[in-house]
Amino acid sequence: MSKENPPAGVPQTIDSLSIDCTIFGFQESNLKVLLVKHAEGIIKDRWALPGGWVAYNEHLDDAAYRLLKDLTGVKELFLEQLKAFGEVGRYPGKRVITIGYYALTRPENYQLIPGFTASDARWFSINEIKDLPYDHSEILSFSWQRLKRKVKYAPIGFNLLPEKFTLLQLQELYESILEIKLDKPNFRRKIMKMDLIVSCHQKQQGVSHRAANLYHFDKKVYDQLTEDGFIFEF
Amino acid sequence: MSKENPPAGVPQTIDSLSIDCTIFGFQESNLKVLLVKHAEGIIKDRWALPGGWVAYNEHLDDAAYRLLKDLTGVKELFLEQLKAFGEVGRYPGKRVITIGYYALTRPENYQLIPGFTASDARWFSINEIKDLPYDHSEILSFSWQRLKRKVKYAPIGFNLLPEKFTLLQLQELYESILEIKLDKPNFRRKIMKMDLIVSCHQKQQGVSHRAANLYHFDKKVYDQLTEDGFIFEF
DNA sequence: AATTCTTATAGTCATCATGACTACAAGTAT
DNA sequence: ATACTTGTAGTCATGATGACTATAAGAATT
Repeated sequence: MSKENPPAGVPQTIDSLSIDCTIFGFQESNLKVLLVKHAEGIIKDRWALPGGWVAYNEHLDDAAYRLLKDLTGVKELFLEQLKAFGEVGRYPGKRVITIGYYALTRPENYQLIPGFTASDARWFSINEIKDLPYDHSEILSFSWQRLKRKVKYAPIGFNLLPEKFTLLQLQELYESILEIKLDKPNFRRKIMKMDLIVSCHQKQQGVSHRAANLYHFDKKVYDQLTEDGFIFEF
Repeated sequence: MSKENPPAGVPQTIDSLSIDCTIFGFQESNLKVLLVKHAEGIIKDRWALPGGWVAYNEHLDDAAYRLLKDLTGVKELFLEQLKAFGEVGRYPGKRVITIGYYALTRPENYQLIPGFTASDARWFSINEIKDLPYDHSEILSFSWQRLKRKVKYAPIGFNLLPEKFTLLQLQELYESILEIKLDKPNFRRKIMKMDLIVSCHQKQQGVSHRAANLYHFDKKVYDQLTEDGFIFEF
């Protein structure tokens, strides 16, 4: 650190504030995370969580939204702050605090735009990710843990699945987030009793086996459950 | 704000970083929060959450511990970060980000030491608190919400109750945190089945009715449950 | 000394959710 | 025609839950 250390109890300037975000998606029955390859800076050419700097006059949430919009072009997504990560040595040579966020998206809804701050962007299966720079591994595992918890009291499938989905897709979403195996008939029974999802009266197309029924979320029940909270224990 | 607003995407200095902490305690069958009256500064003579400044070379958690130790003299307590509160206008004239924490304590274990940064310190029933300065009301309600959630998957009674306690005390703890009424026999049955608490083979003293048995937490089971997570739904 | 009050603690009972299954349906692939 | 895959319906024993009743053990009041 380049600064003296004045007595505690006195306001002190912090060099910079950044945002780092774990963006979750669900593709091919797997929980995915979006990583970017930085175009410049200290970790040029390494895969890392997408992030950026918070402007002096910018609300933290606004900064996070801005970064995500730059990267994905999507404005509508679930975004929530995790916490501040403030290890003293986490950033070389300066005191930089980063605010961790996580987001839930539907990858099929848009194209990635790596252009601006990143040279490349790609979805990774969460299990294949290792050795991220800075404290990004810590942020990622914190994100996943938060998601594991969130999934039990909020119907977050809404933010990760396509508009219309099968019960198996929903089940696999839970399975991949929670890293567990579920019984199919029991899962059906449980999920259907919540009245959260509604039949589209449509069948799956182009599968080489019996086509499953398609369902969509009931927005009203969804909002009600989100507000009241609910428990979804497996 | 006194600064220009440079283009986003460039690191920018933040004036200061502070800590604000909701300290929970449990007294007289009520959930309490410790507030301090500030001795100086912008909010002199107003009750507010205890807080202070983070030093340039100080880890966030260390800063929070330091503040709590100065105030309560206690080193052993449960402390967890909530999140960063970064509203642009939350602090007059400067850009100050505050990191919210919450702590769980046993009020009977120590004396408050308001001396250093605060002129006074006192426990308030959580329901009587209103109109806190800055965004402290938001931090407080966020803390409570976190506690409500935490209580369902971690045996946090350990950190709030005295060493030896009765089942009714434990029940009232849950009731006051969750703002619900519980059935006594059913609560007993449920809690006893978890094997989390163990009889001290001692009776309550000095009560004007049938004395209840005293219990203590089983540290081993407690640690196991804390690690594995558990669900405590009412 | 008897009664009343308060809280502790034991136990009952119907209902419901759950986990572990079996069975069969509806398609595609061979 | 039959094998294979996935979808969907239903059974059944077990255990948890919520709503109770009943009784115990004191202290306080009359």
